[in-house]
Amino acid sequence: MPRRPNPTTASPARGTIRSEVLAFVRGRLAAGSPPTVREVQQAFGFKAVESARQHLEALVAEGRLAKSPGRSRGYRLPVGGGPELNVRLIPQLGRVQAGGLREAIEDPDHWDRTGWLAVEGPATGAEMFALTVRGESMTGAGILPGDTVIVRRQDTARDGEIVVAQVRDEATVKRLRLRDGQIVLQPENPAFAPLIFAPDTEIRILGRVVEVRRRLA
Amino acid sequence: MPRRPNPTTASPARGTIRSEVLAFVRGRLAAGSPPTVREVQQAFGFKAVESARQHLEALVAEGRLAKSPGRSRGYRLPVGGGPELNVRLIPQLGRVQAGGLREAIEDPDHWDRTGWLAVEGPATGAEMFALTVRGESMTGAGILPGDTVIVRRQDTARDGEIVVAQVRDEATVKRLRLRDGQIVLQPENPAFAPLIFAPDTEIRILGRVVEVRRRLA
DNA sequence: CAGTTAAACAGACATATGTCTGTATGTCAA
DNA sequence: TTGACATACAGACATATGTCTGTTTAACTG
Repeated sequence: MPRRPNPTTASPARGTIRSEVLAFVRGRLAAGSPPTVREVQQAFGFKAVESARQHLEALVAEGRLAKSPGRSRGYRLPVGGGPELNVRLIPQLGRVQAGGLREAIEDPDHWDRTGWLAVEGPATGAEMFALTVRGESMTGAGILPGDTVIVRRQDTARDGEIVVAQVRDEATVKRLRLRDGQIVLQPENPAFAPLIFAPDTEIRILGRVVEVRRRLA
Repeated sequence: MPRRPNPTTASPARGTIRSEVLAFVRGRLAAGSPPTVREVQQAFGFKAVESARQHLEALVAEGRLAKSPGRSRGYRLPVGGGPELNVRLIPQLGRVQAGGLREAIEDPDHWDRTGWLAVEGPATGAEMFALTVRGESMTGAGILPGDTVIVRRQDTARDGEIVVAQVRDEATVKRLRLRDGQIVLQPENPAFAPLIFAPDTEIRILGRVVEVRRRLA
């Protein structure tokens, strides 16, 4: 049968079965279901489990795959030196009316009806949610209408950070400025005026913007 | 010890441990490594495997989870009614030198050294990759230096779309304009001048920008 | 030719993991 | 109280899955 024995001159085996195995594993990982060794075996028609495992182990040895030994479906993408890939799903509250935003944020029971967004971030248990931006008040900071902002839930923020704040019954995204005991919500667009508040008035910080996303498709 | 017996009036169990289990599974799925029953057990401190399994099976019965019986790490997101989620991992080529970008894009074997980014998108097999933006030439379109653009690999694009193009040995992000048989790469910043090319010259389109991301943390 | 090597194979084994059975505990309703 | 129910626990079992050992085949080298 078609054995594929020693090419000997074998360079790092590009464009060969081995790379196809890598591509297969990549596809399965992207689809969210890491393959078992036997699934690789079947996909390539190997008659022995070990044949698939040899390719997988070789890919690990070459650094083109990573794995957790012993664990089932343990093959992963190699982490590029950086921190581990840590993806979380957060609720997308973008279409909640402003008045209900606070309840939506604080009541996880509302989340099931929303969309979900995959974000990468620290493993910390920080609550996060996503909102859709309305208006052009932050275009100067590269935040356009329709953009999605990913917000880390917190009650306070530091000067200069971009925050989501609740002003009376409305939620708004602005840059926070703390001056002379005053709270200023500063737009990043000369056509808009800053909103100035005294502490403990009808303003409340709902979270800090940690990421901005815009889909162009 | 703290048992959590029958609330009886139990509505679909929102805001309870069960929802937290669902959130945990969601996170693991988004991270690309579906959990085992025993991993759920450990995560919640259950002393019996069966406790975790009961929650998981209940979630399946409620339609909030799906699963492949018997298969290891077989719990999935429900395909139909529930919140659909289609997360893929794409290579982050942001730090590839411009000259090597084309090779990096076209040779999957170069991807190993990069990081990976989770993006949501159609299940179509469209190749995608991510780049880090340099320079301020697109600030008018809300694309700032340091932003990450997610690119769909394609050789052509339509007038008005934002593309990644290779000009001589450099990769650049610009808005594409097709005028009078000419190819124009138009910056979105008055301080920069458009680049105008004749067709089939030293310009080549590498892909179309479908998403922009910016981390503020 | 003999020796080396990479790939594939066959079979067994060890562990990981899903699943089942039975029991105990606390809350609610009759 | 009693029964029903949901939850948690303990232990066992069956299967899925990773891993190991040894053998075979084909290509290359000397």
